[in-house]
Amino acid sequence: MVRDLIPMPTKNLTTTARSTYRHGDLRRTLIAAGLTLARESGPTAVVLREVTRRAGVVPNAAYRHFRNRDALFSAVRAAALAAMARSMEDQLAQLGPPREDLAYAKASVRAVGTGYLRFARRETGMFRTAFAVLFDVEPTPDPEKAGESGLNPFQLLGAALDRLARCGGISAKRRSGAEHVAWSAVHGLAMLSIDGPLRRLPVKQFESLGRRLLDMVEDGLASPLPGLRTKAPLVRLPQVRPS
Amino acid sequence: MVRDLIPMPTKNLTTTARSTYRHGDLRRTLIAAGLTLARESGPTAVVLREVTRRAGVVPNAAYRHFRNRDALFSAVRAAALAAMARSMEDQLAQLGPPREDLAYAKASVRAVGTGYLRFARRETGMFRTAFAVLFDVEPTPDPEKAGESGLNPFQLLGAALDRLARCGGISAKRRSGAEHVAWSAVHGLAMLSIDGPLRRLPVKQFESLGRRLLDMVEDGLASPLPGLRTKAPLVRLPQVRPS
DNA sequence: TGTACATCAGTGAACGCGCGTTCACTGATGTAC
DNA sequence: TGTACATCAGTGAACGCGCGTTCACTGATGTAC
Repeated sequence: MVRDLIPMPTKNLTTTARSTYRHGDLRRTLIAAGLTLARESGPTAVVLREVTRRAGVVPNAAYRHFRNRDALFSAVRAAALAAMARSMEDQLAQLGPPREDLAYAKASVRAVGTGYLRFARRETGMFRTAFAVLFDVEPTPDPEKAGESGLNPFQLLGAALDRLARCGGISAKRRSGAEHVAWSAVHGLAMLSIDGPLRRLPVKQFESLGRRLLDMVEDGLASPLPGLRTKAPLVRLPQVRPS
Repeated sequence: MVRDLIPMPTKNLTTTARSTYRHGDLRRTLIAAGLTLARESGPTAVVLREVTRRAGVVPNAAYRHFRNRDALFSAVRAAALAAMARSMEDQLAQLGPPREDLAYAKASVRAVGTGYLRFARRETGMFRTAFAVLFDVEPTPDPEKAGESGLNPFQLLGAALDRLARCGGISAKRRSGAEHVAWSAVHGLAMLSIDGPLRRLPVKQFESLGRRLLDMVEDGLASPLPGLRTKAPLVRLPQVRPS
């Protein structure tokens, strides 16, 4: 039986064979198994029966810990988001101790984007799982979705932009909505690098493209001299009409 | 029977009731039914049995026209891409007859982006269907995926960028890879407006956000004065290391 | 113009599959006495 | 310290579902003579 291979918390540590049918920490084990499936094969692979199979347990055992398949999936998705946050925090950590100057602020926005992009590329399955369902940015932060810092990916971006605003790298007027613009650009590249034509791009070119995109975002956030920008000609998203 | 309600090509046009079990143009009907499903409920709704049900035909009848479910889905996806191309062409048409000046070139890039974004927002189901599978930009254009102009969505973007380059709106050096940067930004906003937190945004704010994003892309494509840009501080995507 | 016939688009019935979920159960564990 | 017992985590069997796909068939159509 598969479950005999999984180390159990047991009082008699010399007993390697399963001496009880009590698992001990099935909830965590199920989430871990689900995350492995997500990592290997994406969100559609997170199938209740397969998750329990990997945990060495009968399918309905999952119902002791999750209301249904959806609840299990949500927990797996939260774990994927936490992994993503950690990837972003890794990049931030490379900047050294946080400072309150413009150089650090700009760099931290880049770091956040870099962590996001690399996570998408390296952990495609988890990335897709994180965005597999309709999702919202929760005003009440869920620690299950957060990294070491206690912030989830979106909050990490928000914090970096806040610092940028504090350091004068972004005008107060441009601050609002900035996360949407920045997130869009980076998210789009991530998606195209996963499902789209960019997925065949070698790492070097992917990194270079990421750099170029982050340049664009950086410039875009730093408003050009006011008044210098002329009204864009012709189409600037005229009102909607049915096609 | 549902199929009695569908007009049939028949010699005797006075016969409105079905006089034969021959459908006449099932292939097209199946694609149309599939596209309707995709439009209403996204790619996962494009289910062979449901498609044939809607066409008023028995499930295995589809196998006269498609090798399997995947082939049917691909045809539906192509139709979704064509609809998307048409949405982009609609925006281009609003600019009036094509010209070879910088103003028109810039406007056409915006128009392409605008058509893409509006299609994502208005025709969410079709948009998601277009990107439901791993996809590539085919070097050999498939007319099934094209709009009136014979160009598919990606080619429409490429053509607009080519014109921009011809008109001096983008340096030759920046031209290469420009579609990836531009596409990423717009694609990301589209995705967040579908599955993400931006899907609740009212039209007005969505349009305004789109405008801001297109501003950013426009500025990003027009290279800043060379040499003016200093090396970005600290993190510029340093080499990959395992997290 | 009429008749025989081959074609082949659509039918009808059936299959195996894996899924999520339910039910009544069992028996190791920890606790109360 | 020993025993009785309630708890509740995991079992075993079964369900209905809709799916994609297969098979042998039928009968309207268009064509050849």
